[in-house]
Amino acid sequence: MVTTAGPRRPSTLAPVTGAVESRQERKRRTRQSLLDAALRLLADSSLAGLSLREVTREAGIVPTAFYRHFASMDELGVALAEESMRTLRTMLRDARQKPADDAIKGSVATLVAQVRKHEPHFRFLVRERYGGAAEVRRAIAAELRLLGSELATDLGRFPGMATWSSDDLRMAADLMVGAMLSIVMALLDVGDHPDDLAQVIGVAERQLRMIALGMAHWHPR
Amino acid sequence: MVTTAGPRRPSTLAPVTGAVESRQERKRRTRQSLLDAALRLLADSSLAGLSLREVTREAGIVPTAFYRHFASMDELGVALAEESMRTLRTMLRDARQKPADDAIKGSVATLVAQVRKHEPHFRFLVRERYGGAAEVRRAIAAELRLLGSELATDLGRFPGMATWSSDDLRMAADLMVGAMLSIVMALLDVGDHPDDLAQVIGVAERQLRMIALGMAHWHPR
DNA sequence: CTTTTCAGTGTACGCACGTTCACTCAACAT
DNA sequence: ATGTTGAGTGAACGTGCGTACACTGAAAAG
Repeated sequence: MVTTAGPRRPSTLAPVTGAVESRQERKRRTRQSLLDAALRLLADSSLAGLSLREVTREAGIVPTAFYRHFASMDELGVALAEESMRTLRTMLRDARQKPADDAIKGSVATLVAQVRKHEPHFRFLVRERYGGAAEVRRAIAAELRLLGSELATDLGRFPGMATWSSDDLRMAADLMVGAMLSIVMALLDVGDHPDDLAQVIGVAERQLRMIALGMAHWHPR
Repeated sequence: MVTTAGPRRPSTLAPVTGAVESRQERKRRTRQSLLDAALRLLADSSLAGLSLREVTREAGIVPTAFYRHFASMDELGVALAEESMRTLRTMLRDARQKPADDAIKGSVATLVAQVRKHEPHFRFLVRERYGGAAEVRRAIAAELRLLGSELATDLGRFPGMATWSSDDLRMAADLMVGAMLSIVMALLDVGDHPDDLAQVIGVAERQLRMIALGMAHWHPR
């Protein structure tokens, strides 16, 4: 018994400060607690295997209140996809601004750090990218395409690649995004043993280096 | 009303020939019809969103008979994973024995043909590789690792790569497998418009070519 | 000070699910 | 011939689900 039959104040956990909350602020917080609850539960199963009731139970509200925030679980899935992609994009933006001593080693290191830090988000993205409902997949695919565009633009600024066609830039960017996602998957699968992690990192670095080598010798058309 | 209250002969569709069937042959056929039914239904949803009753309904048997073949849906999922990987491995084996005029163009062409031919199998693999239950994921991952090993061995036979470390061979093979799977995903997502398909094929060929270029200039350690 | 709004509550429903159990009856072993 | 085996049947169960509905009471609007 955690909540002692908490009477009329809505049962969502009280705000950190004891101060009163505006109505929309409270709503936003409850919505977020639904997203957080879902993300927590998604460590164990996929969105398809998650019930509305489970999520509301975990979030600490009654099932019917769910509809005040989302029309369906799929809609919650789309919201989660957007939240997760925001995480991913922020990460890439930060990585881009960093000085690049060894760009590849650095990129992999940031990737590893971010995956560890936002593991549930990445797990969700990887799980639902192809396994999820149509709308969720579409939301993720759209964001991923956007991400490819950004990277392509970036690549075009590199000295040797200024003359590349936008088509080729796009192709190379997609190849790198794909490789990055493969690495993310491997990172999520890796066990607790630190040797495994080092192994995955080493392979990732060499794979990216191989792609970079291919790019360096590419004859753009 | 399709079956007119079919009396005592078990309701699974009669064998093509009217000949009598041995008991184990009939069991094998029913088991296969369960797998086929599941694969058919999996076009619309993931394994997690599929119920035991749905599958038996589609297969034309009663729910409880399911247990004569699998202990759970997850077990059926593992069987499906094995079946699908058999398809994939057969494909790669065939591709390997073909003469290679333009190896990359040829590989992509076979890939496209096979994906079209066995679309449900590939869709299942891609969907469940990360979205599925732990056991299913493990089954797929194990088969994929095996596939990487085979490819690594193959690569080692290429003239320029004889001196590569087995580690590097493995790394390169995994990179190619990953790229191949990305291409499969793209092929499954592609719409009916033939231009889209041509676009995907073009990108795939150039991506593989870029990786090959990287391999050609690799300095093995 | 009233009235309105609306996030969250509680009950109640019908439904599909997984699983149990006792059964039938053709194929197989003896 | 006779007995055993086991794939498929059919009825029944408990459970958790999504959703409808009428509600409450604090915040917002008047």
